[in-house]
Amino acid sequence: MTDENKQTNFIREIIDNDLESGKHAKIITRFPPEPNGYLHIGHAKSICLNFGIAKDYDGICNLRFDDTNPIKEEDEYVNSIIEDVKWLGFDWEDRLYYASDYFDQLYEWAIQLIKNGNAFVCDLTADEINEYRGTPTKPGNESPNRNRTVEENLELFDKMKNGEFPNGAKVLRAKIDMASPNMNMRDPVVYRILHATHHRTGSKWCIYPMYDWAHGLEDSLENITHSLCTLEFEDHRPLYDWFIDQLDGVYHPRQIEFARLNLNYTVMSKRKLLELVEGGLVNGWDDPRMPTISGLRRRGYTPASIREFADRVGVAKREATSDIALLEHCLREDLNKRAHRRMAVLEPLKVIITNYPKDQTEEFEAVNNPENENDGKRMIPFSREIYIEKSDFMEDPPKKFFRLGIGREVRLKHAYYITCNEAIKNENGEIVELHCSYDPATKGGWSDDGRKVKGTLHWVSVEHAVQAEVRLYDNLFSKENPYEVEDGKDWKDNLNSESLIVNKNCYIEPSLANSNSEDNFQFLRLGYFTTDKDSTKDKPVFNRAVSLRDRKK
RNA sequence: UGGGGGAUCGUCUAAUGGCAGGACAUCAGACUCUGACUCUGAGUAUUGGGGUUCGAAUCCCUAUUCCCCAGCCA
Repeated sequence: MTDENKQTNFIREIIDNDLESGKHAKIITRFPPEPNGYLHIGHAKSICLNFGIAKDYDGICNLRFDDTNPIKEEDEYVNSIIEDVKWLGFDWEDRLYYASDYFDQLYEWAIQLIKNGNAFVCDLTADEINEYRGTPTKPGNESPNRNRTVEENLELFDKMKNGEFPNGAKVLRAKIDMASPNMNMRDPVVYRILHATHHRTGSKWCIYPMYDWAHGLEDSLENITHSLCTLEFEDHRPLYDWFIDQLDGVYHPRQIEFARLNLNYTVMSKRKLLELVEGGLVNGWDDPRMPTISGLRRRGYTPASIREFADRVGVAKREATSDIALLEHCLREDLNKRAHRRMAVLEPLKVIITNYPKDQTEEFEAVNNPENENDGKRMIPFSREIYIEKSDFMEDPPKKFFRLGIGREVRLKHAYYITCNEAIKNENGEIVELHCSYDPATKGGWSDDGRKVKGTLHWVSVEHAVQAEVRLYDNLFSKENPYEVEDGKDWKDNLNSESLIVNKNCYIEPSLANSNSEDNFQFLRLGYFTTDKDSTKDKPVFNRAVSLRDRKK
């Protein structure tokens, strides 16, 4: 059943067994985000896991919003999540569900729980419940209301539902065991009073179910076979199971926990990311430095690269921090196959080809993608004055420098061989212009006489180039582990001050002027770039998603 | 000093009592109209200590160490 070249993991093994034993005939999973923030790469791991398993096992995966807390949840987040999951390439067909769709059923079951003597209405305040709960090493005390009659509980719960009590006045609690070593089992809250407007049910309800009560039952209603969640819910599993077991004839899914994704040089919690956004430390949720799906997307990451990354990091129970270099590798791997090559100069240095006729223009043919002939060719204009990269010239270069120097010959990609004769400097001694000569016999960038040239440079024609803004990105944090701080310092002090470099004086080849937002390109020798949403015809803007591997010494 | 889970190359991840393997990263080389890609090669790991066994990453004992749990958040 499992694809052979796909990495297996302990969850897939469980599924294999369940299929083999006949426990399940069809696998059903779900991705259950709370719409209280934007999705990040950590969620992508979960999305790829759940949807990936459904796909590989010929099952289905639902998208379900776990919207049980109206205070934190908003439609804006619902929309962004839908968009992100879709963009990642997954399809839930008509199975878009909301926990709030089940509020009536959940309420009915709560009544059943009360009738069975397994729940009671508690008058304790939040603080009192806290005190009564005890500590991990000391058992808690039972609520004075724990032994109310079923009738009284039913009546009180009905009044809670009818809005007869203010927020916090009462809660419905499960009656389990105040001495349990598992804190989650110490009479957990099932319903709380919240006079709040819910993004979908409006003011219909003023009591809302808690996660532990709701989640397993949501899974049950959807016939989820394997409910996958992260490690911190391991302690909740006994409660997940307990709730379902109290109800008659309710299907019992299996919760399985796996380790969440961590990435070095970034932070991954919604709260921390929100702090960065609200503190203006980044430019919104889709800032290309953010590990959010929308940030990665704007940065120039492709859905395929993120899916591949999710596959490669694997799934296990051990807590781990993956190397962001693997993510970058997956992007390069994807884009190397697909991205069209273009030429752009980030830090221009003017070159005058002194023996090239003034007012002459030629066009050279260039392949769009050497990895795929079908991607065709384009024409690139060439003239007497061109820009090359400042860093491609050294006045006094070391031997291993394969680029331009006085008296050295290099190839201009697709064009000619040129030799540098002179470097012109300004009064500060800075090189402002190069005078070179070209060899007409090397037209197209090739010589028949077998002479070899050490380096090949990218370039653009001064006359034809389009000025553009290019944004270069680096890790958001300068420390592998941003939380590693000296005394008195904060994780935000580890923000990388050079994570964004804006270069407005770049020149791009003319064919690039008409690109669309999120088009991916390889700028020759520089990296993979994408057109930013800020880009206009007059002022093109590109983001560098990732540089090319650079093995020069 | 409660409960629940972990610990394998630098990083992630395999192994299900039988040769510790793969990927990324790193280094070295080949190739190259991108110092890219591709190819070849190299080094690097079972947390410690005991035990069972012909044989242990795997089973047992013990120690160490890390993570999670005291929201009317999810």
